[in-house]
Amino acid sequence: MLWERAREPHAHRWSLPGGGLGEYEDVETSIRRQLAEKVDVRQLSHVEQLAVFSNPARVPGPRVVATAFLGLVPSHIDPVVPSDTAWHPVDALPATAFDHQAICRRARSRLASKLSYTNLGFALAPPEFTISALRSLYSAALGYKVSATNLQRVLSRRGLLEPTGGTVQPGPSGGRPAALFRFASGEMRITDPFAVLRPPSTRSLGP
Amino acid sequence: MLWERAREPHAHRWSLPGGGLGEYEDVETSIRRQLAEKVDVRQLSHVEQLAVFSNPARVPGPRVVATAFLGLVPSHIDPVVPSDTAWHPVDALPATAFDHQAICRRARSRLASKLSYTNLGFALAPPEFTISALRSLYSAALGYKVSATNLQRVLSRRGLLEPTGGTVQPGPSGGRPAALFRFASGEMRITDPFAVLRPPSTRSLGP
DNA sequence: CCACGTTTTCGACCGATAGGCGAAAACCTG
DNA sequence: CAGGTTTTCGCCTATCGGTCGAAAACGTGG
Repeated sequence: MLWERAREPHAHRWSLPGGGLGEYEDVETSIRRQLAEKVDVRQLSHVEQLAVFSNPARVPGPRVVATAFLGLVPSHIDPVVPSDTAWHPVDALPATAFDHQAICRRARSRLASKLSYTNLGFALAPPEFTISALRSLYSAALGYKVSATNLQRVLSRRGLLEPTGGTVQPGPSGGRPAALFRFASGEMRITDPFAVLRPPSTRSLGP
Repeated sequence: MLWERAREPHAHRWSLPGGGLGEYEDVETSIRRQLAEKVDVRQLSHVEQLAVFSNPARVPGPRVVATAFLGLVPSHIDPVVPSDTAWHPVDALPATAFDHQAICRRARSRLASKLSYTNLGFALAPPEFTISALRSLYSAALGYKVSATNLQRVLSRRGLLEPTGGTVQPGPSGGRPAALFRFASGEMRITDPFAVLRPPSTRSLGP
């Protein structure tokens, strides 16, 4: 989500939302406050620090140090945005101001990584979804096609996916009705990455 | 590596090295400069941003926003440090100033994660090492015992480990001489995390 | 100099996981 | 009802990591 700068420097270029840090807030509170001017913050499903961008020349004039964030909104949310603000596909960004394109690249890379080895998917998905819809989300975020079979199996084995019982009617071209799933309640927080070298034989205990 | 504060606030408590950001440097240049006062920066094998700590109350008095870094030094390096500075085991830190204990916890957690799913091990290891020594390094950094057999196999399969041909003589208690290894040249940079949902069948191409 | 303990190394087996494929299920349209 | 479409599911295979135990290669003490 970018907004078009009206004034110099970099007038008419697209810019990430943000602003100065208030005296009595931390950076996460600040970015949520800044974002509230553009979109309802209650719609944010995930916010995490990305990195500090501090090149002295990243903006003209006096030094500005930026703490960049990755913020996610579920796919079923289509927030109303001000007239100077619009959504853009991350693979086809317009001319951006300052180093905001680099920031977007970092965010995209972070998102792709975390989608692979955490359960962050719940932050992108609507409350209920079909496997096909989830596959589209993952493919778009990762930048390559993922197999629906595999996606369902991997997420199911991790205990993240549970069927709602409902189905959706097929489109006009036919096809089998798709089953609806949701992310398992209690799994709506970020898990640690799946360790490769695990502690010895602390096998998960049965019920 | 901590240094003992001489002055209030938090006099006599142990503190992470650091300092103010200069006008014409970015944060990484700054932390390397600050660190140079404590230890030869050429000994640093890895430096990466950790997170921004910005709680308005994290230090008394005027607001201080800190960009925390994770910095690694190979295990065979034992840098000479100033008299007010000393190394401490991360599992048994002394009383620390401000939020520096939380920063250390974050750094430890980040190190453990990255050791598992990247090739960051090269930043901790000396140029040549035995599997046992590497196992000790990984165990200490991760906080739990890892299997020497597994460690060697995992790293070998990733193509990170190559034998030097040399061996070390066994200690006074005997035992088979241990073979020496090094990290494969060209693998001394951080790889991306190993994706769980990979792009479809881009099988690694043969020679 | 030989039996024994110690440390390292290596092979074998097993379970879990992920990728790939194709058949079957369940729907639409004409 | 035939043919096309989309989803779902089961099977097979490759790889990876955990575990175990045997073998290798050393030192020491009797």
